[in-house]
Parts: sequence; C-alpha cells; structure tokens
Amino acid sequence: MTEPSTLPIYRQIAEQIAEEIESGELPAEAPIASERELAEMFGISRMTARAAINILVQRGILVRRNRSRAYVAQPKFRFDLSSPGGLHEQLRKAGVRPGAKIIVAEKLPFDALEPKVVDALKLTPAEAVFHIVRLRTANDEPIAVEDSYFPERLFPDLLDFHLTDSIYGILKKYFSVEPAGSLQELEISLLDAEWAEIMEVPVDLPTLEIRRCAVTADNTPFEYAHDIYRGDRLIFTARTVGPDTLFPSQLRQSPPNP
Amino acid sequence: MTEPSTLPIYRQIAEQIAEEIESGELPAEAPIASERELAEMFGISRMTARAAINILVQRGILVRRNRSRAYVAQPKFRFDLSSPGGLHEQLRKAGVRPGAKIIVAEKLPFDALEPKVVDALKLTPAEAVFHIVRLRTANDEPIAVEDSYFPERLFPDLLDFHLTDSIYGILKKYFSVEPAGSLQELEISLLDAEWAEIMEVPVDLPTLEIRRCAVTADNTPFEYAHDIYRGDRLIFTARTVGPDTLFPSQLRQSPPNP
DNA sequence: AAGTGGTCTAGACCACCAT
DNA sequence: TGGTGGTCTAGACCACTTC
Repeated sequence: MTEPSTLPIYRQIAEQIAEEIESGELPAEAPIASERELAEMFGISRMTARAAINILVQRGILVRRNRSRAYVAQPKFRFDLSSPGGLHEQLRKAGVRPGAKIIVAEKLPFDALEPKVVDALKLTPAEAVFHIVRLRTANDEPIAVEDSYFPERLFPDLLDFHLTDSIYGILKKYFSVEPAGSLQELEISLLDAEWAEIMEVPVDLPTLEIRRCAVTADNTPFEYAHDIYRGDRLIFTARTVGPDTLFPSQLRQSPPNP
Repeated sequence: MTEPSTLPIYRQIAEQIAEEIESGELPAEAPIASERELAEMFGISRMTARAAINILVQRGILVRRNRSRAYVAQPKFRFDLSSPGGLHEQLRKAGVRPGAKIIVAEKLPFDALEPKVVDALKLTPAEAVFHIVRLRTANDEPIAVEDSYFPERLFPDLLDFHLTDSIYGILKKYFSVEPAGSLQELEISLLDAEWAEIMEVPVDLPTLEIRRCAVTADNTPFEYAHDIYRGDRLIFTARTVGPDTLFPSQLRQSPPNP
C-alpha cells in the first residue's frame, strides 16, 4: 500500500504467496512450488525465489520439512499462560491432539543439582529430585520442551508412572498435589543448537522461555521447570500483574529484586 | 562441539565473530569488517560473508545502521514487566538514558474509538480520550512504541504537558493519579511494516506486544495501552500468576475467557 | 535416477552516504 | 567520489529423498 513497486522482488513474491494463503487459495499443508519452479514462474533466479520462501518460513506461514519443499503451515496454536489448565488441556479443548515424548527421566542426587533448583524447591541437603525432560507435541508436531524438577520427597515413585500423560494429572490423581499458583519468568530468545536438536527444529527459531516454580495451597514448592515454546507455532497470552501491584500473599516467597 | 568441521562456512564464520565479541576482543560499538573485506579475509564470496553477518544480526549480537557496515550491539537491556517502576525508571537505574519521541498526540471523540478502548476504560458515551503514541528510546536507540489512551475526564489538559517525560510521573504530579495495578496480555510477534517504519527498525523483527489496562486503587481504569518492545534489544522478565491462581480481587474486572 | 533443498561462487547494478 | 550494503543473477556441487 505504501510503495508497492519499489519493494524488492523477493518481498513482492513473499507477499503474493502470503495473500494466496490468507485467501484460502493455498490451504494448510498445501505444498509450495519448488524453488526452481518459482524461479521459472516469476522469471527470477533461484536464490531470489529462496529468499521469498525464507521470509514466510521466518514468519511461521510456511514450514520446511527435511530437505523437501515448503508447505503451508497449520494455523498457530493459542496458549494462555494464565489460564486454568496447562498446555495439554488447552490443546485438547482446541481440538488438537496433545502428546509428549520422554527425552530424560532420571533421579538426580542433591549434589548434582544447580543452586537455582535447590533454592526454588527449598530442598534440604541430601534430598534427591526427579529430572524429567519432555518434548511436547500438538498433532505430533513438536511445539515445546519442558525441563522439570520434582522433589522425590513429595512424589516417591514418580518415574514409574506413564510420563507421557499430563504430569499435573498424575500429581493430582496419585499424590493429591495440586498447583495453587506459580511464579514465572518470561524471556524471548532464539533457540540454541542443543535445544534445537532436542526439539527437532532449526536453530535460531524465536522462542518463549519460561522459568517457573509451582507451589501448593500451603506454599510448598513442588516443581521447578524451564520451558521453551516455539514462537513460530504458538501465540501466547498472559495476564500479568503489572508495576506497583502486590502479589497474592501465598506467592510472595522471595524478594522482588534479588 | 558436536561436529565443528561439518558446519556450513557461514555458520563457522558467524561463530568465530561471536567468540571475538564474547571474549571482549570486539567491544560494543566496534565496527565489523565490511562484507567485501570479510569475503577476502576468509577467501569466500561476499554472499557467504553476508550470510554470516545476517545470523548475528538476527541474534541481536550485531546491528546494521542505515546502509553502513555492521557494528557490535550494546548488551541487551533488562526489563522486568512486574517490577515497580516502568521502563523509564528501570532504564535510568541501569545507567541508561531514557527518552521519548512523540509520534501522535491527539484528542479522539468517542465515536472514533475502537470498542476495546471503550470497554477497557469503561467510558460513558460521548466521552473523549487522549491518544498518545510515543517512540521510547534508550541512549537514543529506539526500543519500543507505546500506543496509549487516557480519558479526558481524568486528565483534562493532558496534551499541554511535556509528554516526552515519564507520563506516569505527570499523572502522579499533576493529577494525583497513581497505578495500583494493571492487567497485561503478552504476545510474541514479528514487527509489521507499519510499526517498523514508526520504530525505525527492519520489518519482521521479533517483538513482545503488550496490551494493558492500568487501574487506580479505587479500581478506576485510567490507561489502555498497546506497547511493542524490540525482542532483539530487551530481555524481559515477568512474574505472572500461573494456572489455577486467583488474581488480586481489585483486578478481577472481566471474565477470564471472553 | 530424478528432483529437492542447502550451500557457495564470482560476478553485477543500484542507492545511499561519508568509513 | 569511492566504499558501503541491498539486491539479483546464472550457474555449480552435494546430500538426501522419493516431491
């Protein structure tokens, strides 16, 4: 609308493809023409066609699979960080099939723990914790990794349960532990190589990182977690309490600015 | 560490430059060799050198200025969304010079308002509001835009004040209005062309969008704002109340899931 | 075997700005 | 004016999948 003809060719082509997708002409999962085909169609070089596709991949409108051509991405999932019901529940309600793949499930001795885990869970010396890393999926598509720590004291045989189910469901059903609240720290970042491999997606993908500590009604911390969510597949919302607002008393467990 | 020699050349060079920056060899604001110089230094083509620089620009480690060469970026600013004191105050405390540039300062009649503004500010028909759009800067670098609405009823001659100062400071000093809390909705997104122009940065930059409504101690909403923060220049933290947690009662002003 | 994306080359022209 | 980045070309080779 501003200066249509002065936009570089690769942006013009990206916009054109984006419009075909928005108009429904190209539905979700539809394959895009190959880079060489696009180049011939538009009378441009392959590198320029590739640049156009890259823009839409970065926006999350197209996805590349392996070394195959690009496809129209499914619409992004909505995830409300403040809503009752975690990711599993919200996906299910949206008609999406939630899943989980266990990457790590181990018991860690006290001495192997980072201080932040010890502090967050208020562990006493020699206490062991369970360390669980899960790849979360939606319709079999990886959307997040969860790196969680649970005190053995509270959940003695946690690793024997079926950990691909909702973990909060297990905690409630078998240990009668329910979250009364949590403190979360958010950070926008780009995916590093290590996590990219675990999540089976490209490096430098924009992500939302969340470090959180969940507590029960009697203010016992029962989970410390570091979650990484794909920014290209999820839209996040969160209701936060803003500046100058006091937190509910049961959550005021550490000084605001360490 | 995994497979050093099989990394593509442009990634190897990006890593090498990144290490020179982390080691302090290249300090903040140091200019990077030009694309043509890099190409010659490493015996590669200019397009490959350019790809290396682009990776670091996307990560926020390098910045491009106009059509000049790339420079080492200043460290990112930390911004705690839940801390007392807004962006202005936090920057000042960190030894950074906060600034603001007025993009729009106008009075809008009731009929020109979007429903979300009317609802958030609980306006009665025929009430006018002040609409202020400000470009926020840190050491003269653009870091955010704030698109805010204030009821005329509460702040009759707001536009006559010096709006490049802290607006909350003006509200407190001249109108005795102080925020008691706010509800915020967060969303990670990519910058569209319109806002990119206002912010004077490239399109598709990763950003954090916040829609918030601030209220006084007697639960009078006095500001509705839509903020966009650069994800490449800021690290955000927020203490959010997680699933299954009740908000402070004075903030429970609308149903959780509209 | 054919087609694909991932990477890389060695050029080119342009607009912009002060290195 | 000379150097810069922004864009674009017309090829190429490779590893991988099967479009």
